Amino acid sequence: MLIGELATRAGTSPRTLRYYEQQGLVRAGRDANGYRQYDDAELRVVREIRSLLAAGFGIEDIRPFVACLRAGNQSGHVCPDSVLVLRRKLAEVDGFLGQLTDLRQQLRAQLDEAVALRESPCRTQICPP
Amino acid sequence: MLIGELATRAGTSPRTLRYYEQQGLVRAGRDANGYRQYDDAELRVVREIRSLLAAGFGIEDIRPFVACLRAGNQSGHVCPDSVLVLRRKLAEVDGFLGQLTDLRQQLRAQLDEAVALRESPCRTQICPP
DNA sequence: CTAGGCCTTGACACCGGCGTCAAGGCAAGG
DNA sequence: CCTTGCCTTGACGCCGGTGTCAAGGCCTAG
Ligand SMILES: [Zn+2]
Ligand SMILES: [Zn+2]
Ligand SMILES: [Zn+2]
Ligand SMILES: [Zn+2]
Repeated sequence: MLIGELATRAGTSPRTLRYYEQQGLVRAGRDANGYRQYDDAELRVVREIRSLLAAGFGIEDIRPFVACLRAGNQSGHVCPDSVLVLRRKLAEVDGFLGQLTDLRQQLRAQLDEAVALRESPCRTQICPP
Repeated sequence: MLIGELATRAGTSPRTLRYYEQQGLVRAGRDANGYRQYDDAELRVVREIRSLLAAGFGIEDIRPFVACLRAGNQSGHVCPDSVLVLRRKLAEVDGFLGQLTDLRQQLRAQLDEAVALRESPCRTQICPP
C-alpha cells in the first residue's frame, strides 16, 4: 500500500502520514523506487493516532498507545503506560472542566449585571450607541 | 507615567504594553524624548485587557470593552457590543463544556475498560511490561 | 567623562499539527 | 517524446500573546 492509498483509507493526507513517521509513530518500508510501502496493520495504527489526536492528546501522549498496539494488543489502551496517560488526561480534563465552569459562572454574572444596568434608568451609565 | 511604571503597576511587561498599543487597545502620548507617556486612566484600561485575556478572550473580542471604558462608562461590559461578545463567549464556553464533558465520559469508559481487561485473567491480552 | 538604567524600534522564537509550494524522480499511456 | 499522476525531500507559514536579544538614544549620578 502506497502513501496515497493509506492516506485516503485513513481519511487524512500524505503530508500527515510523513509527519507521523518523522515523529516515530508510523512505520513504512521502502520500494526499490524509494516509495513508502505500508503494511496493512499500519492502517489501524494511523486510525488510533487520529482518534487520539481528535480526543485532544498530543503526539508524545500517543506514543504508548502505538507501542501497545504494536505489542500485539487488540486495543492500544490496555498497557500500563497507556493507562497512565489516560489517567493524566482525565485529571487534566477535570481541571479544565472546573476552570471552564468557573469562567462560565463569571460570564453569566457579568452578563446579568450588564443587562441589569442597561435596563435600569439611564442615570448611572453613559449608554453609548 | 512611563511605560516601565505602567507595566509594573499593571503587573505586566513593557513589551506587552507596546503590543497592546500596536493592536490599538492602549493609547500613549509622547514626550519630547520620544518616550511614551501614559495617562492615569490607561492603567484601568490595561487592567481590563489583562483580565479579559486571562478569561480567554482574544484581542479582537476585547476591543468593544476598551471602547466602552473610553466612552466614560464605569465598567467596560455595559455597552451593546460588549454584551454581544459576552453572549458569544458564553455560548462558546457552553459548547466547549459539552465537548469536554463528552470527552471525560469517553476517557472514563476507556480507563474502566482497560483496568477491567488488566484485572481479568491474562488470556485475552499480551500483558506487556 | 562615564557607567548604568530606562527608553526606542525591529526582528526572531515559541507551541503543534498540518497546509502548501518548489523542484525533481519514476511509471504508464498516447 | 510528451503528458499525467503519484512519489520524494525540504522548507516556510499559520495562530496569538509574549519573551528576548540587538543596536542605539536619553538622562542622571558619581
Ligand atoms: Zn483507541
Ligand atoms: Zn471587566
Ligand atoms: Zn513548531
Ligand atoms: Zn503570529
